[in-house]
Amino acid sequence: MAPKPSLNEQQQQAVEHIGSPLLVLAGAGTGKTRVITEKIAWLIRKAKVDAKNIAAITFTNKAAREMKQRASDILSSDEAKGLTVSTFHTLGLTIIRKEYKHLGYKAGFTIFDAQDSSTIIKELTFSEAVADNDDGSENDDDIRWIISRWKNDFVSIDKAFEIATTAHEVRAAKLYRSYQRQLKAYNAIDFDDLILLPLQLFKEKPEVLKEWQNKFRFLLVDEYQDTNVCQYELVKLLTGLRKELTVVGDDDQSIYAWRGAKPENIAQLQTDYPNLKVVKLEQNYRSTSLILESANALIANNDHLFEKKLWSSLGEGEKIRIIPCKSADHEVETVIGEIMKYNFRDKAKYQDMAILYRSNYQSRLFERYLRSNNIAYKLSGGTSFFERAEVKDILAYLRLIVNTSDDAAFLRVINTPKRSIGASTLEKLGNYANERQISLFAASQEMGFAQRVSGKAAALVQSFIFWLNDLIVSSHESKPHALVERIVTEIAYEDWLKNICSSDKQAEQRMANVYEIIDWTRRLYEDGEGKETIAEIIAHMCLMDLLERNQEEEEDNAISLMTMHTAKGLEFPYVFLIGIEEEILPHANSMEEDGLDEERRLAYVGITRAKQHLTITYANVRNKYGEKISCEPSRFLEELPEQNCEWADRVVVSPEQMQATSQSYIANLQAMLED
DNA sequence: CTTCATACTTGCCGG
DNA sequence: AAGTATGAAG
Repeated sequence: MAPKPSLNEQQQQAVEHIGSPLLVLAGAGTGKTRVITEKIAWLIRKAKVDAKNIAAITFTNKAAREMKQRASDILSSDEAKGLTVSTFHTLGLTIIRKEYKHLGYKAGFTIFDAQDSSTIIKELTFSEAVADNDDGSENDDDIRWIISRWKNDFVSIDKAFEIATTAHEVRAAKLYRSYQRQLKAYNAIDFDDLILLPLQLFKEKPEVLKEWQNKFRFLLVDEYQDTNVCQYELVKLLTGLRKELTVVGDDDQSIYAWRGAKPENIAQLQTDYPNLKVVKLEQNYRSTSLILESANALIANNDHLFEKKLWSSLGEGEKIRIIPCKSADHEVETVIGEIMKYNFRDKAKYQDMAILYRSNYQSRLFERYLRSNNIAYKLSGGTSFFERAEVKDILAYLRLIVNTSDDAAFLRVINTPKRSIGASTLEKLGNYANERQISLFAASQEMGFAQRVSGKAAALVQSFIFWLNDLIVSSHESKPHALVERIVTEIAYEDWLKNICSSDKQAEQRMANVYEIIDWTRRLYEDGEGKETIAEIIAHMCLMDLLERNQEEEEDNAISLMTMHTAKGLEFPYVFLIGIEEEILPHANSMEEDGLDEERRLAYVGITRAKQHLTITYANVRNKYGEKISCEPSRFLEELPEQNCEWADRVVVSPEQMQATSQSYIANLQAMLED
């Protein structure tokens, strides 16, 4: 890494402020991560704070990893010893793992992902539908969202009933209550609980809070505009009276309102801490002026909590190129043509380029064309490693072994691979477990249940349970990865995969993922770090799942494909924003009130990713569900200063491009035939 | 009672 | 395109 220039005055101020809460308003590209890491170093070296009393909190594992890395670049390992750099959710898990007894949980609790939560809610709405004789299956996911929002907003169940106005919301409140009960019964917590439970605990048990306040005497929070109500409350409680709190944020980059983020938390600080010190970082070290000015002009259309003017000394730079395209295919060809042109003419590296879009599905066409043109790319998002069926299957076995109350895991596992235990047997099992208020696992070993089903079904369930119990026993003695291997072998998982996969290649790939888990388990076990038990390994993996959707193997010199959401915090010399059309950005469902502002901020985030070259494209015609629909360029394009943009009205196709296009066309046909 | 095959429907915001 | 409803066969 090149030697860093010294900090500017504002950055220095932020680093050295101590004694009262500090808000750093850090615009895009103003070096906020650097301020945090330098501040950590300053606290340790100059203010003589013990590293173990400092906690830096981020939102993603990636940000945490980067920050840890950068801190250890500055500090010796001795100085950094005991420093906490973690995500909100990992911190929550750390707290829960230590204090779960106060919360009424048992050891080996499971972390549910969205799918598991959905499963519970489906079960609940199903029994409800039976009782009310109405079919409520269609908005299960909607209900899950409402509940999640309440939890993020620190709305208790009682409060939810109070504020519920529509019948739908009242129903959601009822399900909220049963959902929470169910989680407890399964000895499980969901993603939102990772924040909510520590918060509840701290509110109820001041003596526990005090211990944690004593541990974390200096708090630093990154991406503060993304905090939700619970996260803010948690920060406030941990900060306590000592008030050594530094938060860094930018309300213009608040793009997570949909998952409960409250950018107002920034303004709230001033109310909550009258002696709040505010430092603005306005010098942008990333983009050239025309790009930055355009971003400023765009975001000026939003209301602001704090005014700030970003400026850059990197020179005027290139204009933003805006290229209208005839169709989606034309758009892909145009962008790839531009990419090859930059690569050929300017010797630009693919790793310096990014294609950014609003929604994940927009990557599909690009992937296909890039592949057929032999351009390496890395895709962030989509189905992550942990969302793959084979990974979830294996993890479900482990979850069940660690926590037999985990009905979601039980249901996933019981017929994967098929054990000839079908829907009606499971229905009876579910009913029995429900009546007795016990887990499916417990129910399946009871005589009462066996009597209700046919002898054959009972025997099948018995043998499964017998096998599981044996696993549970051996889980205490064998090494975690040996246990996983044993499971994979004994369920003949490879055969099962071959069976359900259409091609051998696919089965192989999926089996490779299974080996990856085994390997991972071994590594976690051998690395120790308190993750040696299966329960801890599972918890670790669940968190990876929840926070690490974008982990991709690092490929050399590959072009990046990701959503604008994912791109936040990153920068690239060459950026392509694609599909910048009405209904896409701004998204069709975000046209009302604040929705539009957030879409504008998203566009702002996209634009400010670019260092020197920004290209924006849109198509006039697109296929949707097989039908052709016409598209309008995004309204945000009109908000960019005209003199900063260069519109390509006619697309000039170069001979190379023509050739590339026809090549890609042929390759494309081949790719389609393969699929 | 379970499983497999086939046809049909709903669907693409974002972590 | 992926989940799911349906029906026939084991």
